[in-house]
Amino acid sequence: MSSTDTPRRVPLTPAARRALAAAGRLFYERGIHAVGVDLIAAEAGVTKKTLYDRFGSKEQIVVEYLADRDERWRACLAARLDVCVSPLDSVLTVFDVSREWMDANSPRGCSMVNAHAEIDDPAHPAYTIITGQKLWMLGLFTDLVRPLAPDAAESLGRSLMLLHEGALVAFGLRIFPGALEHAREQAAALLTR
Amino acid sequence: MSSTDTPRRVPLTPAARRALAAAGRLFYERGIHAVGVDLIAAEAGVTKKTLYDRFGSKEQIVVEYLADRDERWRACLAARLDVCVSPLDSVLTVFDVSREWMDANSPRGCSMVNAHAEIDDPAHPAYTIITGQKLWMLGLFTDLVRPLAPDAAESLGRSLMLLHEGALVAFGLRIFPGALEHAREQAAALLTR
DNA sequence: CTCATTGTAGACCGATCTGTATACTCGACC
DNA sequence: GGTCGAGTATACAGATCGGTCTACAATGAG
Repeated sequence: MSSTDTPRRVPLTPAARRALAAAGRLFYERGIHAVGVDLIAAEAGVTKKTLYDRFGSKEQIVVEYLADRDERWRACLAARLDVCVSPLDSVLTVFDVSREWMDANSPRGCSMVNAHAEIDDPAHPAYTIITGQKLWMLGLFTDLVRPLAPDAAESLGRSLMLLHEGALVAFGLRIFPGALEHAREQAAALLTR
Repeated sequence: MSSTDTPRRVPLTPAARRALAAAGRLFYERGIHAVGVDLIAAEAGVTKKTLYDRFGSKEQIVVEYLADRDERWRACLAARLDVCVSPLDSVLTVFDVSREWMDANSPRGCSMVNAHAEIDDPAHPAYTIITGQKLWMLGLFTDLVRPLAPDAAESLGRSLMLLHEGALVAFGLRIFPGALEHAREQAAALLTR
Protein backbone atom coordinates (compact mmCIF):
# COMPACT_ATOMS: atom_id res chain seq x y z
CA MET A 1 0.00 0.00 0.00
CA SER A 2 2.92 2.31 0.44
CA SER A 3 5.83 1.05 -1.60
CA THR A 4 6.48 4.47 -3.09
CA ASP A 5 4.73 6.99 -0.88
CA THR A 6 7.83 9.12 -1.11
CA PRO A 7 7.41 10.38 -4.65
CA ARG A 8 10.07 12.42 -6.36
CA ARG A 9 9.03 15.93 -5.52
CA VAL A 10 11.59 17.48 -7.83
CA PRO A 11 11.94 16.93 -11.59
CA LEU A 12 15.51 15.83 -12.19
CA THR A 13 16.98 17.87 -14.99
CA PRO A 14 20.53 16.92 -16.02
CA ALA A 15 22.09 19.52 -13.75
CA ALA A 16 19.82 18.51 -10.89
CA ARG A 17 20.84 14.89 -11.38
CA ARG A 18 24.51 15.79 -11.16
CA ALA A 19 23.83 17.88 -8.08
CA LEU A 20 21.92 15.07 -6.39
CA ALA A 21 24.71 12.62 -7.15
CA ALA A 22 27.33 14.92 -5.66
CA ALA A 23 25.14 15.75 -2.67
CA GLY A 24 24.49 12.08 -2.01
CA ARG A 25 28.15 11.20 -2.02
CA LEU A 26 29.10 14.14 0.20
CA PHE A 27 26.22 13.72 2.63
CA TYR A 28 27.01 10.06 3.08
CA GLU A 29 30.76 10.47 3.43
CA ARG A 30 30.89 13.57 5.62
CA GLY A 31 27.47 13.92 7.17
CA ILE A 32 24.58 16.21 6.29
CA HIS A 33 25.35 19.20 8.48
CA ALA A 34 29.04 19.10 7.58
CA VAL A 35 28.33 19.67 3.87
CA GLY A 36 27.37 23.11 2.61
CA VAL A 37 25.47 23.95 -0.52
CA ASP A 38 28.47 25.79 -1.96
CA LEU A 39 30.47 22.58 -1.80
CA ILE A 40 27.70 20.57 -3.40
CA ALA A 41 27.46 23.08 -6.23
CA ALA A 42 31.20 23.11 -6.77
CA GLU A 43 31.54 19.31 -6.75
CA ALA A 44 28.63 18.92 -9.15
CA GLY A 45 29.88 21.63 -11.52
CA VAL A 46 26.65 23.49 -11.02
CA THR A 47 25.88 27.00 -9.86
CA LYS A 48 24.17 27.66 -6.60
CA LYS A 49 21.33 29.34 -8.43
CA THR A 50 20.61 26.14 -10.33
CA LEU A 51 20.60 24.25 -7.03
CA TYR A 52 17.96 26.54 -5.60
CA ASP A 53 16.00 26.72 -8.85
CA ARG A 54 15.68 22.92 -8.82
CA PHE A 55 15.46 22.03 -5.13
CA GLY A 56 14.40 25.23 -3.40
CA SER A 57 16.28 24.53 -0.19
CA LYS A 58 19.05 22.42 1.29
CA GLU A 59 16.45 20.54 3.29
CA GLN A 60 14.80 19.45 0.08
CA ILE A 61 18.15 18.21 -1.26
CA VAL A 62 18.44 16.10 1.88
CA VAL A 63 14.96 14.71 1.31
CA GLU A 64 15.77 13.87 -2.30
CA TYR A 65 19.05 12.28 -1.25
CA LEU A 66 17.34 9.93 1.19
CA ALA A 67 14.37 9.23 -1.07
CA ASP A 68 16.76 8.39 -3.88
CA ARG A 69 18.80 5.96 -1.82
CA ASP A 70 15.65 4.40 -0.42
CA GLU A 71 14.26 3.94 -3.90
CA ARG A 72 17.45 2.41 -5.27
CA TRP A 73 17.81 0.09 -2.31
CA ARG A 74 14.28 -1.23 -2.61
CA ALA A 75 14.64 -1.71 -6.36
CA CYS A 76 17.96 -3.49 -5.94
CA LEU A 77 16.51 -5.77 -3.30
CA ALA A 78 13.29 -6.46 -5.17
CA ALA A 79 15.16 -7.52 -8.28
CA ARG A 80 17.15 -10.07 -6.33
CA LEU A 81 14.19 -11.37 -4.35
CA ASP A 82 12.27 -11.94 -7.57
CA VAL A 83 14.34 -14.98 -8.47
CA CYS A 84 14.34 -16.57 -5.02
CA VAL A 85 12.80 -20.01 -4.78
CA SER A 86 11.87 -20.24 -1.11
CA PRO A 87 11.21 -18.08 1.94
CA LEU A 88 14.50 -19.18 3.49
CA ASP A 89 16.31 -18.36 0.28
CA SER A 90 14.68 -14.94 0.25
CA VAL A 91 15.66 -14.10 3.81
CA LEU A 92 19.25 -15.13 3.28
CA THR A 93 19.31 -13.21 0.03
CA VAL A 94 18.44 -10.02 1.91
CA PHE A 95 21.64 -10.44 3.90
CA ASP A 96 23.59 -11.24 0.74
CA VAL A 97 22.33 -8.16 -1.05
CA SER A 98 23.06 -6.04 2.01
CA ARG A 99 26.63 -7.24 2.09
CA GLU A 100 27.11 -6.49 -1.60
CA TRP A 101 25.44 -3.10 -1.21
CA MET A 102 27.71 -2.22 1.71
CA ASP A 103 30.83 -3.44 -0.03
CA ALA A 104 29.93 -1.49 -3.15
CA ASN A 105 29.00 1.92 -1.84
CA SER A 106 28.28 2.10 1.90
CA PRO A 107 31.43 1.66 3.94
CA ARG A 108 30.06 3.90 6.67
CA GLY A 109 26.91 1.95 7.46
CA CYS A 110 23.27 2.64 6.76
CA SER A 111 22.59 6.10 5.35
CA MET A 112 19.17 6.17 7.01
CA VAL A 113 20.59 5.45 10.45
CA ASN A 114 23.35 7.99 9.90
CA ALA A 115 20.87 10.62 8.74
CA HIS A 116 18.67 9.92 11.74
CA ALA A 117 21.60 10.80 14.00
CA GLU A 118 21.56 14.30 12.53
CA ILE A 119 17.82 14.87 12.32
CA ASP A 120 16.15 15.22 15.67
CA ASP A 121 12.79 16.58 14.61
CA PRO A 122 10.13 13.96 13.80
CA ALA A 123 8.35 16.68 11.83
CA HIS A 124 11.30 16.89 9.43
CA PRO A 125 10.18 15.68 5.98
CA ALA A 126 13.12 13.27 5.88
CA TYR A 127 11.96 11.55 9.04
CA THR A 128 9.18 9.71 7.22
CA ILE A 129 11.62 8.33 4.68
CA ILE A 130 14.01 7.07 7.35
CA THR A 131 11.48 5.32 9.55
CA GLY A 132 9.51 4.33 6.46
CA GLN A 133 12.39 2.27 5.12
CA LYS A 134 12.96 0.59 8.46
CA LEU A 135 9.29 -0.25 8.89
CA TRP A 136 9.26 -1.56 5.34
CA MET A 137 12.22 -3.81 6.07
CA LEU A 138 10.51 -5.10 9.21
CA GLY A 139 7.39 -5.83 7.21
CA LEU A 140 9.45 -7.54 4.53
CA PHE A 141 11.18 -9.85 6.99
CA THR A 142 7.88 -10.63 8.66
CA ASP A 143 6.14 -11.38 5.39
CA LEU A 144 9.00 -13.55 4.20
CA VAL A 145 8.96 -15.79 7.26
CA ARG A 146 5.19 -16.04 7.50
CA PRO A 147 4.98 -19.12 5.24
CA LEU A 148 7.61 -20.80 7.40
CA ALA A 149 5.99 -20.08 10.74
CA PRO A 150 2.66 -18.23 10.54
CA ASP A 151 2.28 -17.94 14.30
CA ALA A 152 5.83 -16.78 14.99
CA ALA A 153 6.17 -14.49 11.98
CA GLU A 154 6.00 -11.27 14.00
CA SER A 155 8.61 -12.44 16.46
CA LEU A 156 10.90 -13.93 13.83
CA GLY A 157 10.62 -10.82 11.70
CA ARG A 158 11.76 -8.70 14.61
CA SER A 159 14.63 -11.03 15.36
CA LEU A 160 15.81 -10.86 11.76
CA MET A 161 15.45 -7.09 11.87
CA LEU A 162 17.70 -6.88 14.94
CA LEU A 163 20.33 -9.12 13.37
CA HIS A 164 20.24 -7.12 10.15
CA GLU A 165 20.41 -3.69 11.76
CA GLY A 166 23.11 -4.87 14.13
CA ALA A 167 25.14 -6.16 11.21
CA LEU A 168 24.85 -2.85 9.37
CA VAL A 169 26.12 -0.98 12.42
CA ALA A 170 28.89 -3.50 13.05
CA PHE A 171 29.91 -3.23 9.42
CA GLY A 172 29.96 0.57 9.46
CA LEU A 173 31.98 0.75 12.66
CA ARG A 174 34.19 -2.18 11.59
CA ILE A 175 33.67 -3.86 14.96
CA PHE A 176 34.57 -7.22 13.48
CA PRO A 177 34.98 -8.48 9.92
CA GLY A 178 32.22 -10.37 8.18
CA ALA A 179 29.34 -8.90 10.16
CA LEU A 180 26.80 -9.41 7.38
CA GLU A 181 27.95 -12.97 6.80
CA HIS A 182 27.71 -13.74 10.50
CA ALA A 183 24.23 -12.26 10.65
CA ARG A 184 23.25 -14.37 7.66
CA GLU A 185 24.42 -17.50 9.42
CA GLN A 186 22.46 -16.58 12.53
CA ALA A 187 19.38 -15.92 10.44
CA ALA A 188 19.75 -19.33 8.83
CA ALA A 189 20.11 -20.96 12.25
CA LEU A 190 17.06 -19.12 13.47
CA LEU A 191 14.89 -20.35 10.60
CA THR A 192 16.15 -23.91 10.20
CA ARG A 193 15.05 -25.16 13.56
CA MET B 1 44.17 -4.01 29.82
CA SER B 2 42.49 -0.88 28.56
CA SER B 3 39.42 -0.19 30.63
CA THR B 4 40.28 3.49 30.91
CA ASP B 5 42.69 4.28 28.11
CA THR B 6 40.65 7.40 27.45
CA PRO B 7 41.76 9.47 30.41
CA ARG B 8 40.11 12.76 31.25
CA ARG B 9 42.33 15.20 29.45
CA VAL B 10 40.66 18.20 31.01
CA PRO B 11 40.35 19.04 34.72
CA LEU B 12 36.66 19.56 35.42
CA THR B 13 36.20 22.77 37.36
CA PRO B 14 32.60 23.53 38.39
CA ALA B 15 32.00 25.70 35.36
CA ALA B 16 33.58 23.07 33.09
CA ARG B 17 31.33 20.42 34.61
CA ARG B 18 28.24 22.48 33.90
CA ALA B 19 29.47 23.13 30.37
CA LEU B 20 30.11 19.44 29.75
CA ALA B 21 26.66 18.54 31.05
CA ALA B 22 25.00 21.07 28.75
CA ALA B 23 27.15 20.06 25.80
CA GLY B 24 26.37 16.41 26.36
CA ARG B 25 22.65 16.98 26.42
CA LEU B 26 22.72 19.23 23.35
CA PHE B 27 25.10 17.05 21.32
CA TYR B 28 22.99 14.00 21.99
CA GLU B 29 19.64 15.62 21.31
CA ARG B 30 20.52 17.70 18.25
CA GLY B 31 23.74 16.27 16.88
CA ILE B 32 27.30 17.49 17.18
CA HIS B 33 27.56 19.72 14.13
CA ALA B 34 24.16 21.26 14.80
CA VAL B 35 25.25 22.64 18.19
CA GLY B 36 27.48 25.71 18.38
CA VAL B 37 29.74 26.71 21.23
CA ASP B 38 27.71 29.87 21.83
CA LEU B 39 24.66 27.74 22.54
CA ILE B 40 26.60 25.45 24.86
CA ALA B 41 27.91 28.45 26.77
CA ALA B 42 24.47 30.01 27.06
CA GLU B 43 22.77 26.81 28.18
CA ALA B 44 25.46 26.13 30.76
CA GLY B 45 25.41 29.69 32.07
CA VAL B 46 29.08 29.99 31.23
CA THR B 47 31.02 32.43 29.10
CA LYS B 48 32.66 31.35 25.90
CA LYS B 49 36.02 32.35 27.29
CA THR B 50 35.63 29.86 30.13
CA LEU B 51 34.75 27.19 27.59
CA TYR B 52 37.95 27.79 25.65
CA ASP B 53 40.03 28.23 28.82
CA ARG B 54 38.93 24.78 29.99
CA PHE B 55 38.59 22.77 26.79
CA GLY B 56 40.66 24.63 24.22
CA SER B 57 38.45 23.73 21.26
CA LYS B 58 35.02 22.44 20.35
CA GLU B 59 36.62 19.21 19.19
CA GLN B 60 37.94 18.64 22.70
CA ILE B 61 34.47 19.21 24.12
CA VAL B 62 33.23 16.49 21.79
CA VAL B 63 35.98 14.17 22.96
CA GLU B 64 35.14 14.84 26.61
CA TYR B 65 31.45 14.35 25.89
CA LEU B 66 32.02 10.90 24.42
CA ALA B 67 34.65 9.89 26.96
CA ASP B 68 32.31 10.92 29.76
CA ARG B 69 29.39 8.92 28.42
CA ASP B 70 31.64 5.93 27.79
CA GLU B 71 32.96 6.11 31.32
CA ARG B 72 29.54 6.40 32.90
CA TRP B 73 28.16 3.56 30.79
CA ARG B 74 30.95 1.20 31.71
CA ALA B 75 30.68 2.09 35.39
CA CYS B 76 26.91 1.65 35.35
CA LEU B 77 27.24 -1.72 33.64
CA ALA B 78 30.09 -2.93 35.85
CA ALA B 79 28.15 -2.17 39.01
CA ARG B 80 25.24 -4.28 37.83
CA LEU B 81 27.37 -7.13 36.54
CA ASP B 82 29.13 -7.34 39.89
CA VAL B 83 26.14 -8.93 41.56
CA CYS B 84 25.34 -11.41 38.80
CA VAL B 85 25.45 -15.05 39.75
CA SER B 86 26.01 -16.77 36.42
CA PRO B 87 27.24 -16.09 32.88
CA LEU B 88 23.69 -16.31 31.56
CA ASP B 89 22.52 -13.91 34.23
CA SER B 90 25.30 -11.53 33.28
CA VAL B 91 24.50 -11.53 29.58
CA LEU B 92 20.81 -10.95 30.18
CA THR B 93 21.66 -8.21 32.66
CA VAL B 94 23.54 -6.35 29.93
CA PHE B 95 20.31 -6.15 27.97
CA ASP B 96 18.40 -5.13 31.09
CA VAL B 97 20.82 -2.35 31.90
CA SER B 98 20.75 -1.20 28.28
CA ARG B 99 17.00 -0.93 28.37
CA GLU B 100 17.05 1.06 31.59
CA TRP B 101 19.83 3.28 30.26
CA MET B 102 17.87 3.96 27.08
CA ASP B 103 14.64 4.62 28.92
CA ALA B 104 16.38 6.96 31.33
CA ASN B 105 18.43 9.17 29.07
CA SER B 106 18.93 7.89 25.54
CA PRO B 107 15.73 8.02 23.53
CA ARG B 108 17.68 8.62 20.33
CA GLY B 109 19.83 5.49 20.39
CA CYS B 110 23.50 4.97 21.04
CA SER B 111 25.49 8.18 21.34
CA MET B 112 28.59 6.47 19.95
CA VAL B 113 26.79 5.29 16.83
CA ASN B 114 25.21 8.71 16.39
CA ALA B 115 28.55 10.45 16.82
CA HIS B 116 30.14 8.09 14.33
CA ALA B 117 27.62 9.24 11.75
CA GLU B 118 29.03 12.75 12.03
CA ILE B 119 32.73 11.94 12.29
CA ASP B 120 34.21 10.60 9.11
CA ASP B 121 37.88 10.87 9.90
CA PRO B 122 39.41 7.83 11.66
CA ALA B 123 42.20 10.15 12.79
CA HIS B 124 39.70 12.18 14.81
CA PRO B 125 40.50 11.78 18.53
CA ALA B 126 36.88 10.79 19.20
CA TYR B 127 37.14 7.87 16.82
CA THR B 128 39.14 5.80 19.29
CA ILE B 129 36.53 6.29 21.98
CA ILE B 130 33.69 5.25 19.69
CA THR B 131 35.24 2.08 18.30
CA GLY B 132 36.88 1.45 21.67
CA GLN B 133 33.54 1.14 23.40
CA LYS B 134 32.18 -1.16 20.73
CA LEU B 135 35.24 -3.39 20.81
CA TRP B 136 35.00 -3.44 24.60
CA MET B 137 31.37 -4.53 24.41
CA LEU B 138 32.27 -7.28 21.96
CA GLY B 139 35.02 -8.45 24.28
CA LEU B 140 32.65 -8.33 27.23
CA PHE B 141 30.02 -10.47 25.51
CA THR B 142 32.69 -12.92 24.38
CA ASP B 143 34.22 -13.21 27.84
CA LEU B 144 30.82 -13.64 29.46
CA VAL B 145 29.83 -16.58 27.26
CA ARG B 146 33.22 -18.29 27.36
CA PRO B 147 32.41 -20.33 30.49
CA LEU B 148 29.21 -21.50 28.81
CA ALA B 149 30.78 -22.52 25.51
CA PRO B 150 34.54 -22.10 25.32
CA ASP B 151 34.78 -23.16 21.70
CA ALA B 152 31.89 -21.04 20.46
CA ALA B 153 32.61 -17.98 22.57
CA GLU B 154 33.84 -15.86 19.67
CA SER B 155 30.85 -16.70 17.52
CA LEU B 156 28.33 -16.31 20.34
CA GLY B 157 29.89 -13.03 21.40
CA ARG B 158 29.45 -11.67 17.90
CA SER B 159 25.87 -12.87 17.74
CA LEU B 160 25.06 -11.15 21.02
CA MET B 161 26.79 -8.03 19.75
CA LEU B 162 24.59 -7.98 16.64
CA LEU B 163 21.43 -8.46 18.67
CA HIS B 164 22.45 -5.74 21.10
CA GLU B 165 23.47 -3.18 18.48
CA GLY B 166 20.39 -3.93 16.44
CA ALA B 167 18.21 -3.40 19.48
CA LEU B 168 19.82 -0.04 20.21
CA VAL B 169 19.14 1.10 16.65
CA ALA B 170 15.61 -0.26 16.66
CA PHE B 171 14.99 1.50 19.96
CA GLY B 172 16.36 4.81 18.73
CA LEU B 173 14.36 4.72 15.53
CA ARG B 174 11.29 3.32 17.32
CA ILE B 175 10.93 0.61 14.69
CA PHE B 176 8.94 -1.54 17.07
CA PRO B 177 8.30 -1.37 20.83
CA GLY B 178 10.29 -3.50 23.24
CA ALA B 179 13.37 -3.91 21.08
CA LEU B 180 15.71 -4.42 24.03
CA GLU B 181 13.35 -6.92 25.62
CA HIS B 182 13.06 -8.84 22.38
CA ALA B 183 16.82 -8.89 21.99
CA ARG B 184 17.12 -10.16 25.55
CA GLU B 185 14.76 -13.01 24.78
CA GLN B 186 16.73 -13.90 21.67
CA ALA B 187 19.95 -13.82 23.65
CA ALA B 188 18.44 -16.16 26.21
CA ALA B 189 17.28 -18.52 23.48
CA LEU B 190 20.71 -18.43 21.93
CA LEU B 191 22.43 -19.41 25.17
CA THR B 192 19.98 -21.93 26.58
CA ARG B 193 20.27 -24.49 23.86
C1' DC C 1 10.23 35.19 -34.45
C1' DT C 2 9.25 34.74 -29.96
C1' DC C 3 9.25 33.12 -25.61
C1' DA C 4 9.76 30.01 -21.76
C1' DT C 5 13.11 26.81 -19.81
C1' DT C 6 17.53 25.58 -18.27
C1' DG C 7 21.65 26.83 -17.39
C1' DT C 8 26.31 29.80 -16.12
C1' DA C 9 28.81 33.56 -13.74
C1' DG C 10 29.25 35.97 -9.81
C1' DA C 11 28.09 39.50 -6.51
C1' DC C 12 25.67 40.03 -2.40
C1' DC C 13 22.86 39.49 2.24
C1' DG C 14 22.37 38.68 7.14
C1' DA C 15 23.22 35.22 10.27
C1' DT C 16 26.06 32.07 12.46
C1' DC C 17 30.37 29.59 12.98
C1' DT C 18 34.88 28.71 15.80
C1' DG C 19 38.05 31.14 18.15
C1' DT C 20 40.49 35.36 20.42
C1' DA C 21 41.07 39.69 23.01
C1' DT C 22 40.54 43.12 26.75
C1' DA C 23 39.04 44.49 31.17
C1' DC C 24 37.23 43.39 35.48
C1' DT C 25 35.63 40.57 39.89
C1' DC C 26 36.10 37.32 43.45
C1' DG C 27 38.04 34.06 46.65
C1' DA C 28 41.74 31.16 48.35
C1' DC C 29 46.21 30.69 49.80
C1' DC C 30 50.97 32.11 51.46
C1' DG D 1 48.80 42.20 51.49
C1' DG D 2 49.79 40.38 47.31
C1' DT D 3 49.30 36.90 43.94
C1' DC D 4 47.10 33.53 41.17
C1' DG D 5 43.35 30.76 39.32
C1' DA D 6 38.66 30.76 37.91
C1' DG D 7 35.20 33.17 36.50
C1' DT D 8 32.00 37.11 34.04
C1' DA D 9 30.98 40.43 30.40
C1' DT D 10 31.53 41.75 25.95
C1' DA D 11 33.43 43.04 21.73
C1' DC D 12 35.68 41.42 17.80
C1' DA D 13 37.84 38.72 13.83
C1' DG D 14 37.61 35.90 9.71
C1' DA D 15 35.32 32.37 7.65
C1' DT D 16 31.37 29.94 6.27
C1' DC D 17 26.46 29.22 6.46
C1' DG D 18 21.84 29.04 3.69
C1' DG D 19 19.72 31.80 0.43
C1' DT D 20 18.78 35.67 -3.08
C1' DC D 21 19.83 38.65 -6.80
C1' DT D 22 20.96 40.51 -11.59
C1' DA D 23 22.72 39.70 -16.10
C1' DC D 24 23.46 36.85 -19.83
C1' DA D 25 23.77 32.53 -23.03
C1' DA D 26 21.86 28.45 -25.20
C1' DT D 27 18.06 25.64 -26.66
C1' DG D 28 13.81 24.00 -28.24
C1' DA D 29 8.75 24.52 -29.17
C1' DG D 30 4.69 27.03 -31.00
